[in-house]
Amino acid sequence: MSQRGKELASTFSPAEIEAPLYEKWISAGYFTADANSSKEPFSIVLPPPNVTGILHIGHALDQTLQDCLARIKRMKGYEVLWLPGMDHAGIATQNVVEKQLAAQGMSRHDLGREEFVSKVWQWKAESGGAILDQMRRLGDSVDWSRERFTMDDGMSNAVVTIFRKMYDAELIYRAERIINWCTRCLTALSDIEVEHQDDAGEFVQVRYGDGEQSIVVATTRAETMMGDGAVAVHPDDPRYKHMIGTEVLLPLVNRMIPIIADELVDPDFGTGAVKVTAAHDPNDFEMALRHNVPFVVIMNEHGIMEGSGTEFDGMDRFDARVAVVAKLKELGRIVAEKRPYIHAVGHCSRCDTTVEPRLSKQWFVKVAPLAKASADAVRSGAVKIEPEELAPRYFDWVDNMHDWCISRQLWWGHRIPVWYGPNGEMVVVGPGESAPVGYVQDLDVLDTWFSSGQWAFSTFGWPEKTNDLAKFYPTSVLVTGYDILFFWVVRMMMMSTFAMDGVPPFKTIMLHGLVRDQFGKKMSKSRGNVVDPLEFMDKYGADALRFTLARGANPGTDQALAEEWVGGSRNFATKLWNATRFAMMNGATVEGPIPDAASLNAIDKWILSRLTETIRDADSLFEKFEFAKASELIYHFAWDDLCDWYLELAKESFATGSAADSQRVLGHVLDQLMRLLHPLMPFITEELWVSLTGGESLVIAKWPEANLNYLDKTAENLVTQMQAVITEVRRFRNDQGVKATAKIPGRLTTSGELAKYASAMGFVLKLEAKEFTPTAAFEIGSVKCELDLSGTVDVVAERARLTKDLATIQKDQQTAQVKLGNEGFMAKAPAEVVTEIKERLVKTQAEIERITAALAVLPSA
RNA sequence: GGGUGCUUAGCUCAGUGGUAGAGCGUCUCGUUUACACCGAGAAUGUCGGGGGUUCGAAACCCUCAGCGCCCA
Repeated sequence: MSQRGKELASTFSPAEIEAPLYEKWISAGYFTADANSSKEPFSIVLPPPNVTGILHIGHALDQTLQDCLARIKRMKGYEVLWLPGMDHAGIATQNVVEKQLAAQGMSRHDLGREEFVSKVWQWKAESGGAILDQMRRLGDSVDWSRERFTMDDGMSNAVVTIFRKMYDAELIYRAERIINWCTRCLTALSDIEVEHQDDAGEFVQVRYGDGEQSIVVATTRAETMMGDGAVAVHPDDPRYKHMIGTEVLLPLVNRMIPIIADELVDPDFGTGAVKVTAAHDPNDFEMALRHNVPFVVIMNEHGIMEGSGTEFDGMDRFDARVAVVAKLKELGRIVAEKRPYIHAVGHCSRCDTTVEPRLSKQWFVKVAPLAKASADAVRSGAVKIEPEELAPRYFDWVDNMHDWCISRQLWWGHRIPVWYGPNGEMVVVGPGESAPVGYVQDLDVLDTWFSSGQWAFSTFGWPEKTNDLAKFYPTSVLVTGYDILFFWVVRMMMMSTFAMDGVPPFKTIMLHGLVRDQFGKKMSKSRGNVVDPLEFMDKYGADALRFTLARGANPGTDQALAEEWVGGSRNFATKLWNATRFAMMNGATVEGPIPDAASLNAIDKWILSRLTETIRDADSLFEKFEFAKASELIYHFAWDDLCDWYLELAKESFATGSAADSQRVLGHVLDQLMRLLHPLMPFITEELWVSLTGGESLVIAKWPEANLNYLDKTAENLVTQMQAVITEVRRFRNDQGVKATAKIPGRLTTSGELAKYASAMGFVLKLEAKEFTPTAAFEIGSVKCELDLSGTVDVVAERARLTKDLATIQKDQQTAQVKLGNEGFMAKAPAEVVTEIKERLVKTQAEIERITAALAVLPSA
C-alpha cells in the first residue's frame, strides 16, 4: 500500500496498482452498506447481468456510470448501497447447458427434468458468473455481502409469494391464446422477446371459390390456408359488400367457408380480402372470436404441417409454402404473385428462428392496471426519466401494452406454483404451503423477467420487513441502457408498484445509450467490430476505459468508441501521474492552513478561482447525469489550466525557492482535483492522493465543495493576459525559427499588476534577463517584448505573420462595423450586446493601428 | 405503415438567438531535470439542400434529401 511521500515511479503502470487497491477497499469494508446507519440512504440495484454473461463494453459503460454515482454519494456522506447480482436467464442458460449435452450426443430429455436442472446448477457453480470477477477489474464499488441471484432461496420465495398475491388479485390468469412460439426452443415467448426483421417473403393472390362465387385473397402465408375458417373483408368495401354472409370454397381442402365483415381489414391492402386462419395468426384470432370462426390447427410445435388432412402433412412449414403455391398454380388459382416481398417477420430473440404464432394454453399477467400505475408514477413526477426526451417512448409502451405471457416451456427457471388435481382442479400453492395429495405441478416455468422484475425489492429481503427494505427502498436511481426500457424497467415498475403498495422502485430512471464502434456502427459479431473491455483494461488500465466511456456518455445518446480514444485517456492518467510527481518533488503539500487569498500572488489566486469554478460546475453536471460534460470539464482543468499553465507559471517560484504559498496552494488543488476525479478514475486518483496527503482513502474522503470566496475575476483576467502574451511570443519565436527550448536574451516590459509577473512569463518563455541589444521588438496589448535573435529578423516570416493577423482583425472590425451601422440592430438589439460590439470595434481599431505600424517599420525584404 | 431522432473540421461528437468548439487524426518544430503516453506552433467548416421568421440563425418554423432507431 502506498504511503505519503513515497516516490512515484516515473511511468504509471495501471496493472500494478489496480488489483491491490481493490483488495484494500474490499478488506476495509468501504462498500458494505449499513442499514442501521443514520446517514441518508442512496441506493442503486445493479441491472443483473445474465449468469452466462461475460463483461461486454455495454456493461462497462453502465457500471462505470453507476459506480461514479455511488462513489460521489459516498463521498458526500450518504449511506450508499449498490447491490450486485445475476439473472438466471432462462432460455439463454438452458441453451448453454443443452449445447454441452448435445456435444455428448444427448438431449435434456435423456437426463430428465430433475437431473437436467441440477446439471444447470452445477454449470452455474463451475462456469457461471465470470462477469462478477470482471466487475472487480472495473473497480465497481458494489456491496458483495449483499450479492443476489434471481433463483436463490430468498428470491424464489418472493416469486411464489408475488405469484400468489397477483393471482388472488386476479392479475394472473390462464388462457388459450395465440402466443409467439419458437419452434426451435419449443417455448412461448413474450412480445418483447420477438425481434422484427425485414425478410424477403412472398405475396400471393389466391382465388377462393369459383365463378360468380369467388374472391381473391392476398397472403404471405399460403401454407396456412388449410387452416382457414373464413374470408374477411371490410364491411364498407363496395367490391365485396354483396358477398358478405355468403360462402366460398376453400381450395385444396374443399371446405366451404363464410365471408365475414370486420373493421380490422384494410381495404387498401392487397385485394382487400384476407383469409382468416384463427389458430395461426393473432389478428385472425381476434376476428375469429368476434365472428365464431372455428380454430383449425394444422401445424405442430415443431412447425411441421399436421392435421390438415392433405398431402402437405409432414412437411416443414417453409417447404409447405412452396408446395402449396405450386399446387395452387397447377390448379390455376394463383392470380398474382410478388417475390421477393419484403415484410416484417418475427424472430426469436434468442436463436433467430422465425416465430410461429401458435394457439396454446398459457399463463398471462393482466397488465392494464399495472401498466396504468406505472405510467401514472411517471406522469405524476414520482419517478423521473432522464433524459426526459425518452419519456414519450416509455408512455407509448406502457399505454399500449398487451397482456404478458409469463409461462415458458423450459426446465430452467421458477416453476409455476400451480398444481392440478385429478378432476381438473387447480390450486396455487403459496410459500410454505403444500399441494393436496395426488395433485401434479404445472410443467412450465416463469419468464425470466417475472423474477428480475422484482429485483428492486426482493433483493432487500421482501416479503420480510427487513431493515434493508426500510432503509434502501425505493432505490435512488436506476441506471440502464434505453434498449431494455421495455424488457426490464417497465416490468420492475409494474411488479414493484404492485408489491410495494404503490411505491415505485426508483426515484429516477437514468437512461444511457449504446456503445458503438469508432464509426458509429452497431457492434456485432457478424460485423467483427466488437471490442473487449477486458483487453482495453489490460492495455490501458481500468481508469482509462472508465474515463473514455464517461467522457462519451451524453444523456440518452449512443456513443462511438475507438481504441485510440482509450489510449488518449491513458495518456491523461499518465499526465496526472507526472504532474503529481512533479508537484511533490517541488514540495506541494496539504500541511497547514491555506494562506489567505489576499496574500497570494495572482497565479495562485487564479488557479484557486478556476478550481472553484471546476468543482462547482462539475458537481452540478454530475447531479444532472451529464457525465460527458463533467468529464470534459475536469479534463481541461487538469490538463490545460493546471498542467499547461499553472505548473509552468509556478516554475519560476519553485526555481527561486520562494514558493511556500504556491506549494500549499498546489497541494490543495491536487488534493481537490483527485477527489473530483475519483468517481471517474478511482484507481490512479487513490494512489496519487494517498501518496500526496497520507490520507486513508479517497473512497471515504469528503467530496470537494466549491469555495466561492476563491472566485477572482481580476486574477483570471490577469492570467488570461499573461497567456495571451506568452502565446504571442511563442508564436513569434516559432515563426522566426527560434527553437522553443533555446534560451535567448529578452525582456518584457509593461505597467500595472501585470508588471509583477514579467519574470514569471519570461521564465516560461526562456528569456534570459541580461543586458542586450534588441534585434526584434513588438507589442502585445500593453506589453512590449524585446528580443535578441542574435541575427536579423526573418522579415518575410514576420511580414507573413503580421499580414495574417491584420487580415483576421480587419474581418472582425468589418463585422462589428456592419452591425453597428445597421439601424435595426441599433434599435432592437439588447444594450449589452451593442456595448459589447462597440468595445470590440475599439479593440480591433487599436490592434489594426498596432499591426499597421509594425508593418510600416519592418524593413523591406 | 405509425412514431422518433440525426445530418457541424478527415473521423467521432459537443454546441437551443449575439465573432464556429473538443477529442482523435494531419502538418511544422523540438528530447527543456514532471511527462515523447510529451511540449510549442499551425492548417482544416458557404454548420445536408432550399425557403421563411428575426436587427441578427448552426440553433426557431416550413419543405426536400439522406441516414438511423423504436413500434406494427
